[in-house]
Amino acid sequence: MASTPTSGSQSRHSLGLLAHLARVAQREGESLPDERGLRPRHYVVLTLLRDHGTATQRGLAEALRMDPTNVVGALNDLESRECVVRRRDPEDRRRHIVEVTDTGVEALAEWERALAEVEDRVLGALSEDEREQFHALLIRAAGGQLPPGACAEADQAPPAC
Amino acid sequence: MASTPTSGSQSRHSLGLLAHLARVAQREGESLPDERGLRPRHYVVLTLLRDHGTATQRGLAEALRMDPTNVVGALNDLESRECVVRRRDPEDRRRHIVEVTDTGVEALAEWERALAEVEDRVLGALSEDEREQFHALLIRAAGGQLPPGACAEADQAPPAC
DNA sequence: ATAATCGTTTGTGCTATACCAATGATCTAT
DNA sequence: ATAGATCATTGGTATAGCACAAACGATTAT
Repeated sequence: MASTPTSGSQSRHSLGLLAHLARVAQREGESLPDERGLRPRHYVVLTLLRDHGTATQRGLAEALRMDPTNVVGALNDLESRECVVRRRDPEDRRRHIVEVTDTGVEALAEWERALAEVEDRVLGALSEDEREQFHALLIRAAGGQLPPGACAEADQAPPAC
Repeated sequence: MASTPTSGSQSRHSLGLLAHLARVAQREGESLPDERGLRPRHYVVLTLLRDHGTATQRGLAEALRMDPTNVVGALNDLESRECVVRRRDPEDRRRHIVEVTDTGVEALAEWERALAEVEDRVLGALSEDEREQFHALLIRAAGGQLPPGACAEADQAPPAC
């Protein structure tokens, strides 16, 4: 084979595993019914908004690595269901400040409740402790990915934020 | 809110973060040129084959959560580039046993080399130790997802396999 | 006044993928 | 031996998610 004898950093190729696991989760959870007609991408927006507070749409697009035009669409869907509101930014009236509503928070909570079962299946091989670690690492890793002041999943105010 | 105030398990919603991180990685790495004309999905197949040894196509489809017909296509691409070989299973001549070739291993190694830079960006917020932990957890989690006897990323012979 | 920016709409196209149907080879069971 | 199931394969269809481009109104900055 290609040698690589030692043990530590030679095969730390996590990205493939990460993608695979995400894929498993997606397929596992795509059967989740949602009476609201919202799709996963809507919930990632909601998650960011809930955990970060507010954001401009441009900020959302950057943080979520989504195309700005698609953010608009997602927000339209969310707004028509009263899950978010758009206000004009008084400091720059071109901007919209997006905020999650109570309805949105509740919708997200429901979604997460349903997702918990999927998570049990996907991360079933992990012990309770390991899941805790895993979650903490995810937060740290993802935190490094949010360019502006955004901080997803900032439930317990991670230090970095 | 949904109460559950303590600290640990109330917000252990890892799936959203997982998906987000995978998305970031994908977008970050989609610019990776590949002179072989192989796409990420080809490499996940190669990865499984290298780390598990061999597999039937049906096994691959299950393990990778891919539709069997699409597996055929990926294998055709890989075989035409001499990255894998298909042999008939002597025990059941309907089956094909797929095996990665030296060329395939090398192609995968190249790909992983290129991917390492992306990984540095995506997991940049994690320390060396944390990345190690993260990788170990991913292996365990993903290992629980491989139904047959398949065991992806079995570098240091994880106990479960 | 001019140019740049933000959000928005519309449309276009690509990629990945699931899905269905049909076929030949092979295995299993009766 | 016959019948039915299974595996890999091929071909075709359909859909979802996205990126991307072009144009517009409103607003800000120069």
